[in-house]
Amino acid sequence: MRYTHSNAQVIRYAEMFRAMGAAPRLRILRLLLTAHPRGLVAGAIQQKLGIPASTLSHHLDTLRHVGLLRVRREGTFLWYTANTDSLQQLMNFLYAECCTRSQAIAPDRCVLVRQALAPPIRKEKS
Amino acid sequence: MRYTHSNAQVIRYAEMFRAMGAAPRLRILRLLLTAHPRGLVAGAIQQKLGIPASTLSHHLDTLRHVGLLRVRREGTFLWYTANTDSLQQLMNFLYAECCTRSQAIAPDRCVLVRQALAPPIRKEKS
DNA sequence: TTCGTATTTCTAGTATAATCGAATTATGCG
DNA sequence: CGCATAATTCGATTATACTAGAAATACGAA
Repeated sequence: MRYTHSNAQVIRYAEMFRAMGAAPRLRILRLLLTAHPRGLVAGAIQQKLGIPASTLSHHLDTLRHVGLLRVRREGTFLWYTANTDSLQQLMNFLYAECCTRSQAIAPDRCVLVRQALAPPIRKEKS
Repeated sequence: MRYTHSNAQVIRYAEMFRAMGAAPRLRILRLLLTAHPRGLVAGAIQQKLGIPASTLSHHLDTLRHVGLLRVRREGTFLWYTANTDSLQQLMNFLYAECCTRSQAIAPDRCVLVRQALAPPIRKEKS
């Protein structure tokens, strides 16, 4: 577990956050996660989200450029998939910054950690 | 545990990602997390990060506007603190999108979940 | 090679964001 | 009040991002 991050790493994660920081791109990422690991061709994403082809292409490029997406060609089709390794790193970065490097958030306040603990924590209200 | 998110929620998380998606602001957030829960006054942040006062003020405003920061006044000083509730929600959103709504990433691939499980997973290489 | 489909790149207009010095506001103290 | 300190807001400049129609490229099939 890493407790601190280099300047270059911080810049890299900032770039990933920026790429996810626009609703159309976050929707693209969400869509590709539900279609994981097969992914989707650009045309299918365009149709599902109603984004003009050229606009979509730029968003896909932005996400791919920061490593959040991968692409492979099959004939005339380009299959886009979420890069789960990068997403995992991003989650771990957030967790490290919030819960280990600082103790701003107690690990057991995170759903992800709570979920891994058995038995599940009971709710106070309905 | 929520398995899906409303349109408004996706927009809100996109805004949070965008706010974190610039290196100066991500550095501010990291700094405030290490100073949590006391936080820091604007001048201390300025000094530590070497950002001109007016520029810093805009970055703080951006982060505060999306709910990632809180501010309280004490005399002439403004104390800024990270809003850990929002960060927690953001982490849970990411986890939900990657690991539960889709099964793109297996929960046990997340450090945060691995860390909660005992005994810790052994490494393959040094 | 010619055609059709998939997708990107080109081009350009518009909008939003980043930056920072100077002026302003907010607060407390004597 | 008059002054000093803290921080913001103003004003202006520059840079970056978003959008999307039109043109170009990539590929496969006939």
